Amino acid sequence: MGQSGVKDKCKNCALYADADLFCAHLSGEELCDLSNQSRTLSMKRGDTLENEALVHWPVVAIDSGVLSMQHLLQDGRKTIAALFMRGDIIDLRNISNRNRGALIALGKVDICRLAPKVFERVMEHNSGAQKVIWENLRDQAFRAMDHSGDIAKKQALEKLASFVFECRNRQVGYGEGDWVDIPVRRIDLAEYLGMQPETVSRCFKDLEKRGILETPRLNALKILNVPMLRRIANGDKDMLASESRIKVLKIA
Amino acid sequence: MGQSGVKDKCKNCALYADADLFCAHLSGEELCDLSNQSRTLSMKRGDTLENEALVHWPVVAIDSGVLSMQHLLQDGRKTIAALFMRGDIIDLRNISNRNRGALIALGKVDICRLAPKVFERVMEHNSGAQKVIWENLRDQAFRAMDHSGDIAKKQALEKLASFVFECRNRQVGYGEGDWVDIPVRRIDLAEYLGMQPETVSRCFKDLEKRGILETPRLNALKILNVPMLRRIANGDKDMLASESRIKVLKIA
DNA sequence: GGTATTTATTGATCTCGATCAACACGCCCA
DNA sequence: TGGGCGTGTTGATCGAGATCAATAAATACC
Repeated sequence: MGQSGVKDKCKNCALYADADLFCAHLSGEELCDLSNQSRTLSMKRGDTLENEALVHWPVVAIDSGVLSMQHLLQDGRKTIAALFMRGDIIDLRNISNRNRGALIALGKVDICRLAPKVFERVMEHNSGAQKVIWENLRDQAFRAMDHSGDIAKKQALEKLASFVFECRNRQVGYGEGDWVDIPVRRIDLAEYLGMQPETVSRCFKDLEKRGILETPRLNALKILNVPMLRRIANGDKDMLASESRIKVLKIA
Repeated sequence: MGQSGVKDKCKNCALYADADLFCAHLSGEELCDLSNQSRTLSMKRGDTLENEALVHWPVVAIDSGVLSMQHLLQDGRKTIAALFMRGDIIDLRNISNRNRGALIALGKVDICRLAPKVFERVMEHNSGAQKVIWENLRDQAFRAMDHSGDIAKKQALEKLASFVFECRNRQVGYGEGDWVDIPVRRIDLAEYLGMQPETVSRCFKDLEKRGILETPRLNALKILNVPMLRRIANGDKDMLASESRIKVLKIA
């Protein structure tokens, strides 16, 4: 059951094709097992993974697209608590429904619902694969903590700057390129950062006016001044209020 | 190397004494190895785990107390991105310094710096222990995501209500008791929730005025009306502004 | 146990971003 | 190709919570 035995549905899946990801670390037999007993699913914007489905299929791997974990407050306010992308594995086994957000697609998302039994077996016996999912879960944890830190005390402009870097870090062939994919709509971005779409719009405009970036399209932007954007993201107040600073200097 | 061979430093450690925690799942041999090669450390408020130390001891287990992960912005603003308590295991192996907060004690904290080699070996071979740390890391991840959701869109009063429940859920013998330990100072609480100490103070006072809880001491409080507090935590606007609602009714 | 320093509370004012409103644009589908 | 709806942008106003200032309480330290 070697390379040639790989199921069609797995051949083009990122989790198998990318050597850093989970399925690429499975033995032929494991892959075959997992493939046979797992279910791929293609979601479109707004589709939700329902609770009943998650009880039987609590382990979800993302092949492509952006899946969000959303928290809904009683009066309708919504927040996106986390974004899951290519390679992320969400393990909801034994997670109580209470206090867990809903998993909602923010666009076309291809996922694979991994058979829990096989997943568990692989975790126990395949230390290479184990390491991959462990790293992935750690990433998720630290990313969530970073995100908490970002939205807790940063101002709108700073949050947005941080988000641009988060996107850059997560995009596939990121390198040090100046083009950054924004894989979510403005409205989702606002919910993720805990602000209003109007404010997002105003902040992008502000950053453009300062010559720090360009937003020719909604789903991508070009950073013109990386160090400056970084300083803003890091909360350097001097950068923030250039105009008021000038005012102060004039008075002095 | 059975029960009787347990090192003194381990005997009273929560990680060994509590059957749910990591060291309780180790074989005699594993525990002996780990114990020999690990280092306990007692920290006091303000103590920081330095980067040099973390390079060689990147795995930290909490025996007691509260350890915080803090992010510092360039202009001095501080945020607490996560709180680690009894039983939590922080795995910083291969985490770049960049974009990782500092680990700072919020009071007296007893930790154990686990030998990475032994930790790794245990993770590979002991599936019971593996399950425990996997669960723990998942808790950390989902807790951080919940927290993101909380601070993104909730109002001050709602955040505080959520925090009270978070404390209740995490305290050792929690049950459904009405007394909740607040294991951090007001100022740390404020930094964790992304608000000012003044606002925390005002919100507690507000909750007391409404008869929802009592705060006879700074480090503990008594919930008088659990359902009401829960509704506030869940963002029920009706609960929030009772006075203005009455005003509206009068006008109508 | 008593002093010094940090932390918590209370009040007054101000500001950033939320909210409301109106419009423009893009995108999907008939 | 053209309507129709969801999304994004821009402007005007408002309010929750930040900030500033002063005092009280609690904790640390000798």
